[in-house]
Amino acid sequence: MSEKADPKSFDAMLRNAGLKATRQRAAVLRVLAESEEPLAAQDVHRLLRRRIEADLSTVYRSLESMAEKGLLLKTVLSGESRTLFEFNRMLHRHYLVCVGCKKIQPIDHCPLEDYERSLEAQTGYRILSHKLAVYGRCPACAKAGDKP
Amino acid sequence: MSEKADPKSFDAMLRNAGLKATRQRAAVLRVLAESEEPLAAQDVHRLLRRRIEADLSTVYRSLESMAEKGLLLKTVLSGESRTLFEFNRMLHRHYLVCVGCKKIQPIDHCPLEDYERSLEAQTGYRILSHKLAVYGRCPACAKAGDKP
DNA sequence: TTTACTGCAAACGGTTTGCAAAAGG
DNA sequence: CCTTTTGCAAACCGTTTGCAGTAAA
Repeated sequence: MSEKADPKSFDAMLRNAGLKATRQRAAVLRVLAESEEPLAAQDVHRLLRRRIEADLSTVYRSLESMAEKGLLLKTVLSGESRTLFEFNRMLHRHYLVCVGCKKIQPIDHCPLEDYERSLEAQTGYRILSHKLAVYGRCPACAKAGDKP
Repeated sequence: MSEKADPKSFDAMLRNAGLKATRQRAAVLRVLAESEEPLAAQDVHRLLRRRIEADLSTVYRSLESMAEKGLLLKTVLSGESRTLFEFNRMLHRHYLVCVGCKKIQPIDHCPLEDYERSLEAQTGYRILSHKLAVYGRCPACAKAGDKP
């Protein structure tokens, strides 16, 4: 859960990305780096308050600029109206989302590399990225048989 | 573009789904049946006005209830803040989205059937569905080299 | 010092809701 | 008739923005 990253490294990451290393931004980045799952702006803001004060609009602006620079990834999932952000660990990952308890679990292997190539050949598009999310019931929710 | 479906069939579909067949709902369903692409509530509303009057809130309510009954599919795509709805043709399809001109193009083959099975085995989840969208530049936008 | 960033408050855009009137079965 | 569904207007909620003040480089 806590990866004990050197506080200074967040500042460095920000500066490398061409952003000023402010207290607020470093804290936002840290919250996301320490989270296993993608978080919404409001979640980040709430978690942030344990460490520092930062306006919600600042959180939004931070998330946006860091996503632009590639430090974060922006995602939208079905059944979640908010935009989620995750720390960009530079591994290409997808998620398995439980429609019962809403748990979000990373999936390691991505089955789409080859597929993208063949799509490029077929369509003439230059493929840049893809989004895949798989929805189901986790073992617990499947057993419980709760409908939601 | 126009599949010339019998107006009565929309009423029948609605009743089969356990919904009252109102003018408004039939018209919404028709607009989506005749569209190649997923549409946002506002698009449906605008297209509707050529045929009948219907309040935007009614369109939202129609879309929601029809999606609940499986007549429509609900989607969210990156770079589009609105929720999109498409007529459920009962074929499993994905889309290729151009990040330049925003064109949305259906993809025929889905490479994920086998993958879902292996995921079930690995995780113990009961997989219900997945969402895949591929993003890239269409040949025209790739050639034009316009950045957006 | 200069420019980027922050806080605050107000605006925004898509979506939802309460309620009385209208329409479907 | 008795429920649903509709129209209208207002509320909602996540997100964005203008602006004056603050802090990073």
